[in-house]
Amino acid sequence: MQRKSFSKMQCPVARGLDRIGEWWSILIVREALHGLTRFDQFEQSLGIAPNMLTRRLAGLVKAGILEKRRYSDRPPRYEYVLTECGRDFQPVIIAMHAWGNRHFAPEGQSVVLVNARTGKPADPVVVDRNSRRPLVDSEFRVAAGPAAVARTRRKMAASAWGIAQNPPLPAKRKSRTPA
Amino acid sequence: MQRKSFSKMQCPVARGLDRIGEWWSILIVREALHGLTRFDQFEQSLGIAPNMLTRRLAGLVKAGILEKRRYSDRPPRYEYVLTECGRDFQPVIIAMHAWGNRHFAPEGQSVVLVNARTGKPADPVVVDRNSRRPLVDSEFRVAAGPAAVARTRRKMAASAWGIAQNPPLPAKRKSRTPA
DNA sequence: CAGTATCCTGTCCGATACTG
DNA sequence: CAGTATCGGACAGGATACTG
Repeated sequence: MQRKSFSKMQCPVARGLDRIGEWWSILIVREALHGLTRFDQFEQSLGIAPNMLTRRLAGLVKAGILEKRRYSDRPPRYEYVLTECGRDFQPVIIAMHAWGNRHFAPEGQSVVLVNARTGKPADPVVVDRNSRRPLVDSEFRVAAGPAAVARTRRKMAASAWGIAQNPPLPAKRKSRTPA
Repeated sequence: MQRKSFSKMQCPVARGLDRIGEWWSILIVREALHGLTRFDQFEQSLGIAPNMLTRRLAGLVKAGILEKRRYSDRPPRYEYVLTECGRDFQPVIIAMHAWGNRHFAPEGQSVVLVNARTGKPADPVVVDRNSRRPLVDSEFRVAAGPAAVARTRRKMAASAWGIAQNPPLPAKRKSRTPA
């Protein structure tokens, strides 16, 4: 029972972590977003051990983030391409990239995002699609979504949902013995 | 030598993962962004074992993401508050949140971001701060930053830097000749 | 209440060797 | 070339007991 399945949680962040929580998985997806598709491409660019790569790749396929596709028959060959779900992970990568660049680049930013045409560096921010206003905590908060309100009766750790209580934060009874 | 230190890599994503790569760490930061500061708040809202919490908390402090602050002397009491670096992690959380909501919410979105005043749900996107244009791969690409160009002579796996080769995308060769 | 100390299990990950 | 098989170490994570 090593890892409590985060998927049990209602929090979408936890659910996501259940799919790509491992270090390599994220880096593999990053490479895939760069266009890599084949085993040895990942192996070489990441310097990952082949068995680990096999495992992570299989995990990502099972999680629905990558799709394994046979692209050659005579010698059976497969390629790994991102699903829509995998491609949708890009904003997370970009956000992580920006964060890393800002705080963990002692010698300066070694890698930056640039506009493909102008070549001008980009500065990634997360905004609301409609208002285009930055999503900062002062202006936005998390709330129960449609699916949650439909079953508010259920007793759960609200914070684990990603739901911030507006008031202080109630003491959450949580029996340590589920069953 | 269990985990190859990702910090060795020049890739900012890898460096970031070196700091908050563990599952719990991310969830702890998420809770901290919600305003939690004390040990038992984290413990209860996450349902995490106390020793794990101690370890992750210590790790986050060492990574410079949380700061441990004594807020009471008579009974020595500490609180854990986000550093600037930790607060800057919020966009990543938001992006992950959106991703999880989009793809792993079978029964509908249980948690959504809303505008604090209007209550209207927000739809997070990553854009360039200046142009406000969405950062999609068709329009943007990664490139060597200032720190990288200064030592281009060094031989490294380019992709591990997060540097995409300018041409179409190196892996995109659709050559039907596997080997 | 706010943690620390111990012990244990699972598994992430690396290294290496092997196969069609 | 594109992986699979096997081995072993380190540590995340869980359960429990204990302390000021």
